[in-house]
Amino acid sequence: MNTSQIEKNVIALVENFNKEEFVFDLLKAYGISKTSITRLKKGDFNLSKVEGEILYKSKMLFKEVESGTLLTVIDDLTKEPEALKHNPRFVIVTDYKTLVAKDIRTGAALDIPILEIHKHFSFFLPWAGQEKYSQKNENYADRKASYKMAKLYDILVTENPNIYDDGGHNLNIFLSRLLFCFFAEDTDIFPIEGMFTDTLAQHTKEDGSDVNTFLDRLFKVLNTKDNSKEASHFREFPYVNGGLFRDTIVSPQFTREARKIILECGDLDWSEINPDIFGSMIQAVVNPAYRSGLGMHYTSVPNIMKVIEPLFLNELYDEFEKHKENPKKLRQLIYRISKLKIFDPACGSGNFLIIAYKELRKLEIKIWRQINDLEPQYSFVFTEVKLSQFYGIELDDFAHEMAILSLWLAEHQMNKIFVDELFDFGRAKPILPLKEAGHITQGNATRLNWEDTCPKNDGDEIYILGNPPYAGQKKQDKIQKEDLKLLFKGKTNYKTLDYVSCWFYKGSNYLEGNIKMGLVSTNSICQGNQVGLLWPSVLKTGNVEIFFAVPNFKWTNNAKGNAGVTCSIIGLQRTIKNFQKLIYTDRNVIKASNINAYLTDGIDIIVQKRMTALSALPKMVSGNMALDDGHLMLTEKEKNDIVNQYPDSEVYIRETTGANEFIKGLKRYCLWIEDDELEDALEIPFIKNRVESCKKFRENGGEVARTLVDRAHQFRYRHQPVNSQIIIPLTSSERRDYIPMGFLGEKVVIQQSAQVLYDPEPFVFGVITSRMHMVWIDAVGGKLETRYSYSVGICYNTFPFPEITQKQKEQITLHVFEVLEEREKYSDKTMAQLYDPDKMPKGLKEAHHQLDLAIERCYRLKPFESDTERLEYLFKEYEKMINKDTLLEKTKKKRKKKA
DNA sequence: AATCCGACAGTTG
DNA sequence: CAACTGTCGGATT
Repeated sequence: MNTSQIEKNVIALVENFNKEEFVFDLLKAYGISKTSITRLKKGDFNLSKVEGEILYKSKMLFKEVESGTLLTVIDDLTKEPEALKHNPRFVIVTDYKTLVAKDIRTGAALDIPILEIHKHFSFFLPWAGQEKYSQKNENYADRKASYKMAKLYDILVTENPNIYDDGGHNLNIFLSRLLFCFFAEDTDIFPIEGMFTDTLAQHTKEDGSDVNTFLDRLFKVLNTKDNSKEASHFREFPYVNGGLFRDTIVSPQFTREARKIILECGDLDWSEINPDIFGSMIQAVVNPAYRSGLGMHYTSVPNIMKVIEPLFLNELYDEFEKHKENPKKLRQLIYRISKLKIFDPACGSGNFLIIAYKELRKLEIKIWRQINDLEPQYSFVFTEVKLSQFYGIELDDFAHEMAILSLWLAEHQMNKIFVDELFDFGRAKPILPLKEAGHITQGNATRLNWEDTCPKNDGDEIYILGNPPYAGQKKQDKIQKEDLKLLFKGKTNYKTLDYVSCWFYKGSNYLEGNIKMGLVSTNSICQGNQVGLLWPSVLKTGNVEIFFAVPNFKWTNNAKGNAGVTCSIIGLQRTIKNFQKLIYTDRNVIKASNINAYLTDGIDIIVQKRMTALSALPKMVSGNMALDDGHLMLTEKEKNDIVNQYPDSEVYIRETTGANEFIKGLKRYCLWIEDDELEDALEIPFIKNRVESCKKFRENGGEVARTLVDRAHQFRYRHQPVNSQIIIPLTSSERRDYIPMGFLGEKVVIQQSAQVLYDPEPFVFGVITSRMHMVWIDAVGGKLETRYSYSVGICYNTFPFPEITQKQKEQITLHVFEVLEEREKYSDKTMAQLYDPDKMPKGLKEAHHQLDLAIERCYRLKPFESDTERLEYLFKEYEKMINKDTLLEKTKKKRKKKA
């Protein structure tokens, strides 16, 4: 049952409030089945022996009380050991005016008028299997354990200088085994609680010198079926298997301090460890260098659900709802689930696999409970979901060990829940010896054959998911560049692709009818330049389609600085005719007939970057790039000071404007020296210093910078207009209806953070400031996260604009001047203020509107009614013009050949 | 010779 | 510290 349905149910409960039925209606609202509620009413499900109390295993303890006693009663009830044995998630008391409730697991409390319960319905969502994840409080155990382990790790590394000689593999396995032992002794995997830590404490010397031999011995014991000949303190340890203790490793040397820390680790309560995120925490603490590399990041559970739900979970739940009354179909659904394969080709420490595993087991529990309601089970039932259905590839060896381990922990925890929830017929087989493990391969997923890890047999239902690493072209290391080359060899311009593209391309080749993929990515592969480079290879001229998308959401991590990234989730499948595609936004779900590579509902179109303008428009170029580390730049104060001190310097100083200065109305200046002026200019000490600093910076800079050492008094590129110029900011806020652009005098040096039209006809300003152009930029342009990121090649050169008459140009020019005049009326205001969508002056808005209409009349006489309509029209025009253009190119080439 | 990008980066309130 | 919004150098074409 989904959240909105539950909310509706609770609202209905309030509207038809019935005192006698209240608590049963409430449970029903969260999807507890009718039969369970009947049995609860009859009494055989009610575990309480106290009159007037209802105790429903793992769900709740409910009591009706007299007014004024609510808080004291709930205090007593939450401490009632008899009741707590049955793990009620909530304790609820009410006098049917006020309702007080407590969440036993999180400690959260609720105290509300009972008729307002619908406003707080989310409080009881754990009944429907929906946990609220508040990272700060709930990860306490994980964080504590992680920090302790980091301490142990640090000391072991210091005391064992040769520990990395094998690349660290030995150490990784060692740590993984220790974690298993800590967890096993605190849960009932090991027969005696605390036996690992206790035995270690009793049978090793305090100076730590024999801890390693003790552990070597113990690991051997854990890998041996028959331990009857072992020393008595080892004999109680069980046979673990599962490959965890199979290979012989050499435990590192311990010191007194290291022994102390390992014992402290053991004393922590490891039973509360949450395998969802524990792996990545341990990983990050153990190796901080990896925090932002190689696809290993803190990933939060809600974000993982954003992938899992649309990819397969929603569909499985739909099936469940559809066949709720048909036990045979429900058994078939369990069979289907037992055959699924889940494959994360960049699995890190296994977060996605673990969440997917847990979700499938939760669903299985719900199905079994429903089957039992329809046909009571008289024999015991075991889970059908196996760890061997889970596949992963991970480059980092430690992460890959953690993934395997975390899956075992998740299995153990879910077994417990399975037995708890299905207490009258659900059973779990003993976890030891470990039988199944996830198929996690250590290696480079961009180079490995995925079928070697996750073989696909005929008809296999496989879901590929995950969050592969992102790296823009400048962040890629040598190996990653080589990875891209190996995959995209023969394709053009692949070097500018983000590293994450490898997974999309490789995954698209792996897809079959029953194989689907949902990956998280940086949103930039669906914007601007990269769209044209990647998506034709992935979509394979219509054989593959995007069947769901979650565009543009922030994925923050807990690393220092809290640097985030804007992501999109993209679901791919082999094209299925008339498939209902879904776009998930913050607010709603859009039913789309098609999702294009820009992740919008619309026709499949990919706009390729162009070097020349498609329409009859003048050449636009980048602004002047300094590449000076700021040494050729001056603030207003610096400029005034130097001009006061050296009046001669004024001729070498120009006003300079980038996007920031233009939009926010800031003043900035730069040194602008012609070669033949250099000698005189260097007479001024201030200028000499600046030029020398710039030279030094360029000498130490990259390849490009070093070519500019000999002309350190100048910008890397220098362009100047004769009479006037239009500035078009490169990056600007997406909140604005129009990117602020404007005319500047011929002396102003426009920075590289803006583009320029030098000496333009004024009507061009009208074209690029129009609504039509803004719609185009928004749809096909690059972005910085979600900001507009204007570019000549993608936004301007591709823009379809019809050929117009001189008269039309004059018309447009009049409207251009009106816009400029309106701006003049508010000359005290900055562009940022004028173009703030909430504060834009009415006159300016109207002038823009009239300009928009004039531009739109160039396309057609009938006015456009919406941006969607504008865009559709533009796409059609674009296709027409591109076809014409390519035809023209072809004939040109032919003629050349003939000649 | 000219970009187009950023598991971002700097400012504000 | 969350919300807001645009720099600057360079690998690539």
